[in-house]
Amino acid sequence: MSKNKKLLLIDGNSVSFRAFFAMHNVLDKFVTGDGIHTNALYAFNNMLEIVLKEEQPTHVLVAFDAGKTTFRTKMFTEYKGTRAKTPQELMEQLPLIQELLNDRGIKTYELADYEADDIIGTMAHKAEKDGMDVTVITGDRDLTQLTTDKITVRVNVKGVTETEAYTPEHVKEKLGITPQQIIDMKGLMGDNSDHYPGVEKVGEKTAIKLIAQYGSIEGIYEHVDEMKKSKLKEHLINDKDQALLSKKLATIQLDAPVELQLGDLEYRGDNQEELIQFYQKMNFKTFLNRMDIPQENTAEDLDDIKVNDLDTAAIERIAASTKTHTLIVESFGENYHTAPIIGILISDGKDCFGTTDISVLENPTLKKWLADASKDKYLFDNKMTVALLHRYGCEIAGISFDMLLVAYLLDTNDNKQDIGLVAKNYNVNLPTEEEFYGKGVKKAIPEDDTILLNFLAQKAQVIDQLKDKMMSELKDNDQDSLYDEIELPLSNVLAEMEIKGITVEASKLKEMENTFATRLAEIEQKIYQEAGKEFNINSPKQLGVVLFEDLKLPVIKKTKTGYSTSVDVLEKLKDKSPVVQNILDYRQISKIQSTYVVGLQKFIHPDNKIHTIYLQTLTQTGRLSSIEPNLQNIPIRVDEGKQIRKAFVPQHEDWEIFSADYSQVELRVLAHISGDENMQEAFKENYDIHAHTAMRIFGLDSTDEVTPNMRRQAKATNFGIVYGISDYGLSQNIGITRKQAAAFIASYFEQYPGVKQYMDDIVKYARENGYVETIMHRRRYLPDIHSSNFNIRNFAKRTAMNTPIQGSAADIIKVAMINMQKMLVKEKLQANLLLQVHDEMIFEAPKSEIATLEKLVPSVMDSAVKLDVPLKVETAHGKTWYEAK
DNA sequence: TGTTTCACG
DNA sequence: ACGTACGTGAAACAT
Repeated sequence: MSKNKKLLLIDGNSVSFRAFFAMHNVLDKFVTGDGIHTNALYAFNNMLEIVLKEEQPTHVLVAFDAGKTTFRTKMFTEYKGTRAKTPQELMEQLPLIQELLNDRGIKTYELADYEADDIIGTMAHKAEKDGMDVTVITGDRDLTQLTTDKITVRVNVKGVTETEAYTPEHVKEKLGITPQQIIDMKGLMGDNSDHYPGVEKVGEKTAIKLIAQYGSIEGIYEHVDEMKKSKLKEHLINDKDQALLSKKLATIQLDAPVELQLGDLEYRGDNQEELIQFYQKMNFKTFLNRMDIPQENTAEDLDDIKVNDLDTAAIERIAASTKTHTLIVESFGENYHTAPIIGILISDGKDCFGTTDISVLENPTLKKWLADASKDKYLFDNKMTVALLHRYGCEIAGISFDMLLVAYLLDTNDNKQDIGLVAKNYNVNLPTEEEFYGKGVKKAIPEDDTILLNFLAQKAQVIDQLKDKMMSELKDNDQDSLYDEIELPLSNVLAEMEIKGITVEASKLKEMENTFATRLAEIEQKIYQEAGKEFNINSPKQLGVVLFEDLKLPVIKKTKTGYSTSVDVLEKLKDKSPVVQNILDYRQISKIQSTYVVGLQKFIHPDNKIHTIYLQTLTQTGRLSSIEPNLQNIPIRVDEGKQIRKAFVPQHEDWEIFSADYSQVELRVLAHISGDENMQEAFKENYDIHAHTAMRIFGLDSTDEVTPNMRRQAKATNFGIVYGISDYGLSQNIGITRKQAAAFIASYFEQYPGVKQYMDDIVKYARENGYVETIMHRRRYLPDIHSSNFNIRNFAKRTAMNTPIQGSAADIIKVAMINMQKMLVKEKLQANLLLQVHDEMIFEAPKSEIATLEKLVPSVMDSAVKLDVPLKVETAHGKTWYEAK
């Protein structure tokens, strides 16, 4: 037999039992349409996926008990006599588990008069003789008696997804005896749950001691007469028959009459089609999503699509039609602010018209049709399409379906940037961008235009095909207004912001580059001197050697690859060596230099502007993100970095930068959704929230007694609460002991009981529904909330607490941005909205408009939504972004 | 390509 | 007892 064959044996009953109780707390949430529970099925399948991945078996068998009576009950009628009846909710799942295994291509087996253990023992033994490796999965530790060099027994601990692996060494380590001696141990001590007796007053400890001394039960009785007179000796003699019987009962058969050949157990993987149907029937969305759904060959259908030329006649026909059309504007390149359009395709759901001749965009009829809001259109990624067409002098309106946005709202978890990936989620085969164009050096536009146009036609077809289904899902989720009134209009606002761009003075950055270069060189020399050698300061590895080996500074924290040299570590080493402060300085300047001073210059376009791209469909919370470059993390906290903002200027002389930000928006959202009266009062009365919190948690009578340090700590606690607090996290953040942190939190929850209630409720909600929601019904699914892994589960809990807060704040500013754009038009202001940084908006405007903005902007922002607490907006303005703060 | 570090809210 | 703050993007180094 070849070496790499591996048999996986699963104890079906005991694992199902474990699975059932592991997810007992969500029993009522895992129910099919017909009212059958599925929690054990779900957990069982989870376990299966993990084990199959880890073990990579070539053969698999799941063994089940056949019935109540076995050869053991014949030997001893009370065997398993007192065991509680299997709950009905689990009983009904056992056939489903069998069905699941069948669909997963896994053999199941049961044998009259024998238990699953015996089937497993027999097959394990057989496989071992054939030279195979064997892994057994069970919830029952008694099976560890099967352990040998070739047979590993993994016993479930905490639920079913984690196991403890028993090898002969591990058994020895844990019990001090060999696997074969486990039956002797069980014989002596008996078994409560299987209800057989053993020797009176002998438990695990005594049993192990006796076996270590005499080798086996038989060995003990050979020498029992030599023992000193004792109660133990009396019991041993009295219960001899019971001990021998119990040993027999505990012994797993290695030669049960199993009619299976190893060849029958060969594992060939899932029966995909059946499995998909089964998952659908069970409502197992997570598992469906996890599947590599087979390539249902739509390509075949799509080959038949005839792409007609998008010529003048076609354009006339499209323009005259009242039908909805699907529009594909295809570009080639990384960044759509520079990438060329390489193809255009318009489909009316039946006929396709496409071209690679981009001059078609000069056709006035087409231009008019594109810009006509009354001509209904579907597409994938409105923002990109608007930006692309803008560069070619076209406007576009009338979009009712943006597949990218809808896919994101339906499920933020998967990567939705690519239409091919979205299609795959709906079991439609469409190549991804990478699959179609290739990647790396091979990335290229197909030479044959018909291939490209066919691809565009496929995209259009997919959009048509999935539109109704996706829109109805949106409605089911109560997310239609989130889409209609927020995300879709916002995509136009964002497009406009990106296209406008923000003016950046390259000369200013150049100047800074020189200054910082000189400073870096100076610090660098100092560091080399203090370190006694030259090395790459930017290399955490080399720096670690210098600090912790050459200079022998104490190691505070390690990463998985070596010493940690992050700021919090260096801060603690500051007074141990003068080199540390220099390294901190170097790091800071070097970051500013590489990422911002040098980095930003690369993105300045010939129009002296930077055009970022906002990703509207990336974050899990509903926030935007900004790339190429990221304009949402321009330094502000330390002055050297803040200087960067002096390069960001308005596009015209006599204009200014104007900024407006929400003050403590997340805490206000928390006050609103938690309904906590004390916190709401603080905002309604416009108190300094952090000082007010300090007063409360430190038990003071007035905020006058709050010291700056108390306020600082209270502020950190407020942040911690928003993040889904833990005492450890808070203690790390403000440098107090964990105990103190725990006391802070306890006191906080006492003062803000509504907040405590919210935290408990939202976690419960996530467990019961599998997702959490923002005030605008933005959803985030949290499958990890059911994880058996402590860390993963806790992470999901914190996410459940934080997402509605961060996400609702994101909803609010999105509404404000849309209203803002409307207001600017309505008031006929020249001011431009340029940037969004999560809780602030940055504008450029003629000086003459500043006074107007100071009135109108806050009013638009604080009226975006109506909360139980007021929203507060602060504004600033100046010649550059630096001064507008 | 993954890891570490650090910039922002 | 378990190890921890939430959400991002980019640069540099190491592999």
